[in-house]
Amino acid sequence: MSEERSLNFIEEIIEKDLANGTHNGRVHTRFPPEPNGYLHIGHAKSICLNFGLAKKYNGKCNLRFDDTNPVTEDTEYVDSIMNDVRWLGFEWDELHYTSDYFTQLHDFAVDLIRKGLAYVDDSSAEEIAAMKGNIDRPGTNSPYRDRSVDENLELFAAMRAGKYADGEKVLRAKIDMGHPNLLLRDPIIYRIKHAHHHRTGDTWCIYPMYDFAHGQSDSIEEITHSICTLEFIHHRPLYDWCIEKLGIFPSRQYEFARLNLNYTVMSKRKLLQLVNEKHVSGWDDPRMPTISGMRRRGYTPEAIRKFAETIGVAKRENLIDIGLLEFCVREHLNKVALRRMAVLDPIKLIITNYPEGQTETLNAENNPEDENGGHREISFSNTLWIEREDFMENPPPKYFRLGKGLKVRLKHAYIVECEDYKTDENGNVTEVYCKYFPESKSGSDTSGIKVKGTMHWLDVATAKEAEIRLYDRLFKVENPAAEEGDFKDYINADSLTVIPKAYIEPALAEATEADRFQFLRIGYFALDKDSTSDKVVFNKTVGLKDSWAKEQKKG
RNA sequence: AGUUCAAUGGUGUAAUGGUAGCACAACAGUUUUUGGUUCUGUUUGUCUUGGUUCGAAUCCAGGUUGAACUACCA
Repeated sequence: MSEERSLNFIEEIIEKDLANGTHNGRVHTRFPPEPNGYLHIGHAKSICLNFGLAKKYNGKCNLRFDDTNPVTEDTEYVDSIMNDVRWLGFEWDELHYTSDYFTQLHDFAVDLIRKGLAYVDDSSAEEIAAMKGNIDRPGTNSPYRDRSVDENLELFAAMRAGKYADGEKVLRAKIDMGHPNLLLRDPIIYRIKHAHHHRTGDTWCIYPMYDFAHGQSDSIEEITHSICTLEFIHHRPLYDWCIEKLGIFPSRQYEFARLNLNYTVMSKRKLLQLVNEKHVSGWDDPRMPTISGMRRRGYTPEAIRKFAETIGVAKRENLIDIGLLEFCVREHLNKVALRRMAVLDPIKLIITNYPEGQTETLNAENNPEDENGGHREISFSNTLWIEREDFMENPPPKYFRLGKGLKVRLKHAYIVECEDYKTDENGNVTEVYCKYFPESKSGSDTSGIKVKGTMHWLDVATAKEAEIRLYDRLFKVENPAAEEGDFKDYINADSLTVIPKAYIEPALAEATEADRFQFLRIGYFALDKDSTSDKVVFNKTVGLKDSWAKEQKKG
C-alpha cells in the first residue's frame, strides 16, 4: 500500500524478531513520559516512532506515566500530555502509571533481598558518592554491604513503615563496586521520600528509582520493544540485570538519537526555566518548541508527523535545521489554509478615477490548491489599504510593485497605475494615488495590459482591525545549550513583534482557533486564544517563501 | 583517563560486499492574477591509515573526531 521505503534500524530489529517468531509475532511499544513538564517536539518524534511502529506492525502502544518521583510530578502535566498525544493523532491501547505498580515493585525489591542481591545501606548521600569512585577509579564496598538477608528484610520493612527520615537509609542492588559502568556500582533502587504523590497520596514513603521501575514496568506490560533515547544506553545492562535476576518477562531496550533542533533548547529543565523566569508567556508560548506552543502558533499535527517521518530514526547525534520543520508546516498549510488578505503596515491607496462612494463586490477563491475550496466576497472602493513595503519612491529595477509610473494588479480586482503620492512632514509616505483600468477587472480582463506584480489590499470602508503577533527564533545561536555560559544569555530579544493595529478582511473576525489561514503574500496565520469579542489576535505561524527578500539580500 | 555509542554533500537520512540515492537548503530556469504554488535542471559527500576481497560507505585492525556516563532525577 505504501511506497517503497527503507527501514530504520528499529524496524529492522522488529522485522527480524517477527521473522524469528519472537514473542509470537507480537509488537508492543510504549511512550513513557514523566509528568513533570509539557511535551516538546523531541517527544513528538518519540510518540510518532512508538505509536507509528505499533500501527505499522499491527501491534499496541501504551501510554505510561513514569511517576516515581512525587516531588516533581503533577496532574496538570498528566492532562497536558494526554491532550498533546491525542492532538498529534494517536490513541493509546492501554493507559498506565508506574505508580500503579508500586506494590509489585516493592515485592520485586523484597525478592532481590531474599536472593541476596540487595541490601539496606545506612550511608549518607555524600558517603555513597565518595564510595562510588569515579570514571577511572573503582568504588569501594559499603560497610553495610554484607548485612544478612533477614536484617535487610527487617530494615526494608521499617523503611516502608516510615521508621526513618528522608535520606537515612536506601536500598541498593548488590552488583559490583568495581564495574566500569558506574550505574552497576551497587545502584540505589529505593529511597525514602515522605512526600505526597499525585496519585498514591501518602500510601508510600519509599519510592523506586527509575532503574528499578522502568524496566520492570515494561516487563509487567509485556512490552516487546522498549524504545528510548541514547542517554539511556548505559542503563541497558542494569535494565537487563533486573529482568534476569527477577526472572520476569524479557522486554528489550533499544536506543535512538534524540531530536535536536537549531536555534532552540529541548530539555525540560531549560524550558521550565524559560517559563518560570518569564522569558516566555508560558509552556504554550508560540515561540516554545512544545507541542502546545506549536499548536497555538498554528502548526498542524499532519505537519509534525510528516516532519518526524522526514528526519528519520538513527543512532547518530543530529542537529536539525528548524527550516525543515517550517517546510513541513508550509507544505501542509499550503494545501489546507484559506486565503485571506491582511495589511500589516498600512498606507492608503486612492484610485483617482474610481467614483467616490461607489462600491462593488468581488469574488475571490478561498484556496487555489483546492478546487472545492469555494469562494468568498470582498468589497472594493476607491480607498484601499495597501502594504507600506509595496510602494517605493525610488524603486530599483525588478521591483514589481508600486512606484510612480508603475502598474500592478490588485489581487481579484483591477490593474492600477501609480501617478503620484503624498508624504507627511517626516517624509513618510501616507497616500498613493493611482488610476485604474476599468477593462482590467479580474476574470474579465480585456485591457491587454500585462503586469509583473500582484498585490494584496483591503477596502478601508470594510476592513476590520486585528492584533498580529510575529515570531522569530527564540535564540540567536544555533545551539544555545552548547554555548559558553548560560543558555539564557543567547535569547533573542526580538523574538516577538506585536502589531497592535493591522487590518484584516471582515470574514476573519469570525475565525476560530481551529482555522488555518494564509494571508496572501505574507504567510500563514492562526487565531490566538487571547482573542476576545472586541479584539481578534492572530499568530504568524510561518512566513511564505520570499524570493524577493532573498534577491534583495544579494544586493 | 576508563567504559559505551557514533562518524556518508551545508543539514538530515538511505544504499545490509556489486551504479553512492532521497528530502531540505543553495543556485539556474519554468509556471503563476500570491516574488506563494508547480515543474525541470545544476552544484556539493563516504573522517583517516592500513588490511581482507575480483570488488569495501559496508567486513577487520589502528588512529582521529564527536557524544554519553561519576543525581537518594527520569
